[in-house]
Amino acid sequence: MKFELQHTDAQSKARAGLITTDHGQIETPIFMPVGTQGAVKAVHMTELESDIKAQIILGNTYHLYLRPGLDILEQAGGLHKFNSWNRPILTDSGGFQVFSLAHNRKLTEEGAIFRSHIDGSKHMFTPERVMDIERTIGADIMMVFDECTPGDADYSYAKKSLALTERWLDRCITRFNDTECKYGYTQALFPIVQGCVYPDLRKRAAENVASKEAEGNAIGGLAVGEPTEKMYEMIEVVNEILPQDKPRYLMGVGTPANLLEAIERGVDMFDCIMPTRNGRNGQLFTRYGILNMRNKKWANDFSPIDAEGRSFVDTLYSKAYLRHLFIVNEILALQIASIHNLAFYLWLVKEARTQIIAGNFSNWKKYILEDVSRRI
RNA sequence: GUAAUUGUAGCUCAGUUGGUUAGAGCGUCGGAUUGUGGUUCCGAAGGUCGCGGGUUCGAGCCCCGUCUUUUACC
Repeated sequence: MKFELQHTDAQSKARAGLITTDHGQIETPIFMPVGTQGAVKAVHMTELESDIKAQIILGNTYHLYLRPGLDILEQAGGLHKFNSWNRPILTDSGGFQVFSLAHNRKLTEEGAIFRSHIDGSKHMFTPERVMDIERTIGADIMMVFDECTPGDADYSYAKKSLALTERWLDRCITRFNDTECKYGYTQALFPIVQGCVYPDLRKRAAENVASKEAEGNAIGGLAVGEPTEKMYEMIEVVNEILPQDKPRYLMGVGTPANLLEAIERGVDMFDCIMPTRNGRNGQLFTRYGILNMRNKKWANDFSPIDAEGRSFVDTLYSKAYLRHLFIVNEILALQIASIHNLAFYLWLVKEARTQIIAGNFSNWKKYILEDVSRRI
């Protein structure tokens, strides 16, 4: 993997860059649609590629390990071949799911013991095991196994949790360096900065992560219950320290406004379930605000879903029709909303990139920020 | 016509031997959702208990009349 920093904004920390992987290039800042179980829910790969213009998608280690399992993934020749997505893929390590989803989890120095949310079966994730699993999945970018500290953790817990994440990080790197991709292309490993909402912990974590000289770095443990302002503050602390010449990935974030604020603070990559999950629940993000498609006011509004939207669904279908589809629980509603929201997110980061290169990012951000957060 | 049966929220229905402010599901309306357990979660509005009279301290529940639903018989 290679990262080329193409342009840095004069008035802010915003950057435009280019990541090159064996499965193609990624223009940053970028938003990565989440495909937890090997599929972006309700969306075809053809739509992701041609219409949404996704450049990289996510898969999830915890979910793919449980189903279909490593045997099937290896027989398939890796996730790219299995799900027919030929562009870059990033896998989350499953750290988040072990803590948010699995039953009866127990942390030890060795790793995390947990029970499957599907059948209750007992499993153990160690840093080494997770590296092996991500090798088998075959993502272009692998994430280290960490503990995602809750946003409301007290200082002493956050400090202890960070220390464990740091010891696991070293073990991940060792195992990663001792192994190689099973399918003939290269994989990169991104470490994750934790430290909750405590600046000194975040600073220490970022310094430790930076010292590993990884191909890219991630900021985790944000948007997990802490105030939004704290999140922005932590991004600033961390990005002061993370290397300039490597991509920075803010995990699990966020709203359109969150993206703009984080881009301004020097973040290059994002993923979030919000455009897809909220889309499936009837919420549409647009350039001029957020719509709840179940609201009655759209019942007889026959104007396009989004007159300025870039995806084919935006002008093919009316608001009234989409509302109808949601009210009667048609599957097509979920597909339309997911495509629209993802296309909007991808447009937002592409436009941010264009504005950064044009030297106009801060002005543009101010101009658009209130619009995208408004409820209409 | 006779006998039985039914009537409670927009819909389908609970509602104990009569006992505070009559409930549920669905629907309607609104909100939530941040490294996804694949139609989720939370909240709100909505009823003169068919109508009229009576008994009772108190009636959705008991009595009378009337209208109504369904069925059987003549």
